[in-house]
Formats: sequence, C-alpha cells, structure tokens
Amino acid sequence: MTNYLKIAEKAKPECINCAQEIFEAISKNSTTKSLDKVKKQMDNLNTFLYTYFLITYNKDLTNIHDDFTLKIKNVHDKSSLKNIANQLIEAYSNSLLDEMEFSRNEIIDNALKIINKEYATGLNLEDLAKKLHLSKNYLCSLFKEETGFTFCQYLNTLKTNKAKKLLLEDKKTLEYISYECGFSSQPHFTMTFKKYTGKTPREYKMSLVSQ
DNA sequence: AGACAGAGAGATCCCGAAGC
DNA sequence: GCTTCGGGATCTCTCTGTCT
Repeated sequence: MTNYLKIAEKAKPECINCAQEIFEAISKNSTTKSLDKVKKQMDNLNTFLYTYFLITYNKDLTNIHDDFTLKIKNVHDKSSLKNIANQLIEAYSNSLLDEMEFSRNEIIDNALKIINKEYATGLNLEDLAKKLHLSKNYLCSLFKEETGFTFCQYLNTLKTNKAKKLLLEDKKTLEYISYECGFSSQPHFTMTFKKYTGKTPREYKMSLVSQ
C-alpha cells in the first residue's frame, strides 16, 4: 500500500517517470509470481489511483478506471501487462493536464478556488458573484462557458464526490454525511447523489463492498 | 432506527436578448 | 467585456409514508 501511495503522489505530468520507475521497481519481483497475481496487483493499483485522485484532486476518473480494468482482464502475458501499467500511470497523470487547461480564465480560476474551499458551507451563486465583484448572471454564463458545467452542477459534483469518500468510511449515517457535504437534509442528499451517480448512497456503498 | 422515494411549494439558477 | 431583465427550468426544502 505504501508503494501505491508513492506512485499516486508522483503521478503528475512533471514527474510521471518517477511514478513509472517506482512501479518497475515493485514489479521486478513479479517474475516469480503467476500472471493472475500480477493482474491482481495491477487491479489494486488501478483502484488505488482512482480513489486517490477522487479524494485528493476531486476527479472522478471512472472512465479511466473501467477502461484499464478491462485491459488488465484481457491481457495474456506479463510484458504486455508492464506496458499497460505505464499507460495506466500516464492516463491518471494526464488527467491533471486537463485541470490546468480547465482554469485559463483568471475570474473562473478564483471562482473555482472559492468554490473548492467553501462548497460545503452553503455557498450560492449570488455569494460567489459578490466575492468576485460580478453580476450573478454574468458569472453564471462565464462559468458555463469556461468549465462546461453550470454552477449548480459543479457544486453538486464536488458534494457528491466528498460523499463518495465519506461513504467508504464505516459507521457514518447518511444524515451525518449529508450535513458534512453541505446538503440541507438526508432526503435531498439521497436524491442528488442518485441523480449524479445513478445509484443511491447505499447502493453505491454496497457496490464497493462487493468488489 | 435508518434508508429511501414522492409530492408540492417556494427559491434559485440559467439563458437569451437588449443595451451600455 | 459587462450588466440588467424576464421567463422558463431546475433545485431546494419539508413533510409524509414505506421498506429493511
């Protein structure tokens, strides 16, 4: 697990090679392991990177996770698996490039900083517009133009992602999680969570447990 | 008790158009 | 580039009832 964490921490565009070197160092021992064991190790790395990026960068890279789960499943030799490992690290690293290009506009850059910091405190569009000294209607259209999301969509995505993280932790009720993520009530949380993930919170938790 | 879903009313957001 | 306005769309809140 410690090694996975090292890889995740280095999985950035500027030090992608370090991450790949760490993985190579780990996989040196894999020559003695069966193909299935190495595949299992790769699956674990994929899931670890997915969870790490979700929690650390608030990036839901389900598409990358699912794509590589399939690739790993279909591979039949260890050398191909090594290539896939490098591609895997590269794919997660490159997702951060999107983030850099995402916030070209200085106003939106500031808006995102405020939202990321205050999204769980009941922040609304009007508050945000006041902080940025803009009209809410203009901010609304600018935000959509620059990010592709409406303000509400982005806010709910952040809240939902935080909820996903909290759902992984045991002994937390939906009531607790809903308030912790900035939802006004548990029914509202359940409804929004289902809208953004396609699953209710309990279904989501069960799907993780069954993996 | 906790989780979930539906309904209705009110609040807020989004978007296009017009104008500065 | 930015604001204002108005109307429709969407979201939020709260209550209620059912299920596990």
